[in-house]
Amino acid sequence: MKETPVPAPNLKLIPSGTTEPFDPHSMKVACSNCNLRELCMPIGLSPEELERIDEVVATRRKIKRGAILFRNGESFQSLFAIRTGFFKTCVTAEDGRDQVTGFQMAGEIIGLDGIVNDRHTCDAIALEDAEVCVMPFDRIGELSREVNALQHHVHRIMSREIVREHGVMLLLGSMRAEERLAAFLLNLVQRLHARGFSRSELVLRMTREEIGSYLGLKLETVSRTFSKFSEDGIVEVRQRHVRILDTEALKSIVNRQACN
Amino acid sequence: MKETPVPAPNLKLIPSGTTEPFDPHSMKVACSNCNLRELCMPIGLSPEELERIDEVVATRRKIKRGAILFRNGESFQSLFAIRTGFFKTCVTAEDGRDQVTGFQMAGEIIGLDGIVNDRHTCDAIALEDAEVCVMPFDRIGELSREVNALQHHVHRIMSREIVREHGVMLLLGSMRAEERLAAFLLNLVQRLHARGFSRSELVLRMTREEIGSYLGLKLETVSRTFSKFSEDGIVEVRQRHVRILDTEALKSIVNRQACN
DNA sequence: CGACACCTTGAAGAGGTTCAAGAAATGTGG
DNA sequence: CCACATTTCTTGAACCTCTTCAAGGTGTCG
Repeated sequence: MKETPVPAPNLKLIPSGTTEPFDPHSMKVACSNCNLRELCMPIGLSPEELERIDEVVATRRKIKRGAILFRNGESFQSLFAIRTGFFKTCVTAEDGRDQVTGFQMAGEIIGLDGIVNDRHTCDAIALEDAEVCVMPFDRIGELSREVNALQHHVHRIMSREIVREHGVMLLLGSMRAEERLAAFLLNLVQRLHARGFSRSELVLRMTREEIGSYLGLKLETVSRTFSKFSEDGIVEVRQRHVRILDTEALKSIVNRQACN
Repeated sequence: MKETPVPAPNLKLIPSGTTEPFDPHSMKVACSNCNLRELCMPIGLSPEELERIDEVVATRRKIKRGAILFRNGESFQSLFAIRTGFFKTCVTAEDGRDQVTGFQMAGEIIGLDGIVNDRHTCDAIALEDAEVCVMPFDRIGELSREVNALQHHVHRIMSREIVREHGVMLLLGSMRAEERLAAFLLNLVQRLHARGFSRSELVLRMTREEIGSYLGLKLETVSRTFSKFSEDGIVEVRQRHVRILDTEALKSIVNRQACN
């Protein structure tokens, strides 16, 4: 039941580098030789541009499981590219209500919420030991004035996040519990697959409660829905280990004709 | 029961210009003399920068009530700054499910969803006769390489949209019907007030069904909740005319201690 | 190994949906 | 400008999904 990385067709490199031994002092912080570059950075850069891009990443930072990368109210300085590990972001209302707004994995960028008011408006918490590349935002600004591809890339990343959130709004606004969980699993496994992992097996890094928060459900409902899927032979669930047995069934649950 | 524009404290100019007579041919398309500039454009620009900014807006475009500004799948060329009128944006799932992702009014920018894949991923529909400024995105790119304030402004606009959507996710994920509608009304009236309208009276430009779609509720629930608020003396509702009688009550409904 | 966090399952209950019917407003064409 | 068709809104009643509360089981970490 191990989550076995397999090469993904669309990525030459897989995150096997995460297991390489390293010493933080000798570590060359550079995008140009990072195997996640194709996820974080624009593609098709010229050698000179690539060299400039290396300037964006100031440092790397390690975050222990459960630790906070940034929190609501903190001043915004940098975006973070996830190198290894897994995060959740969540917003908190005045009354203490909490909402997980996303789960992020290697190659994804977090911190975009902080740009508008120079303060973060959500918390980012590591769900497993993680490492991020710290990219000072003013440096990104300077450089993207000179490297067009970077400018466009930044725009694309922000736009992608907006579109992703549209999808979550659709999910929260119009789907039932089973549809939500099915969509969630398909999305997770698809992103993992793009990183070289199995397209049918995954290990959830978050609790039922966190899944529930993200999906607008209570943890009991999440648990029950997992059990339902399991009874129906669609997935095999052992705690956080999930094996998808029938991807098509999940897809048809998501696309089930809704009464809008 | 007319919606009477009154000067807002934080804006020197109000959208009274929208009633000025004009001829599309003689119309000077320029941000520098637009009274909505403080909403769309960065503040504190130098005169030269201001002049450059005028280059962003290529043309204006009028959209009749019910007409489509752009639709899902269409190729993306430009962002649009709303000059007058009111829009909704909505995404559609494969199965035909529909979700209103936002309502936009004067001074707000739409089309950001199109950047990531050079295609729009949602529909933008005018809910009343409208006029927009067409801002070709590549021109924005060029110019923002030269005018730092514009670059930062574009980043801020996108970040603001991300943060707004976080708020919607919180609403959809954790609020009950009454809380959602209360939050919706407060948000609308606050934005209208920032544009010089009353802080207690508003005219809804959308149907109950569209409100429901946005809030993840059925139109009947929206209607019933309006009735409830009305019975409780919190608002006065006559069709699409809403008068808020007790803003504090609405606020306390939104911030009611939630069981998470 | 024991404490704690996390997960599962049942039963009862609440909130929102669905279906249905009618009323009010809006738009259209003669 | 009025009559009619259409859209939009309101309200009631039954139903269903998800939540709440509760209890016990499982896994994990120091």
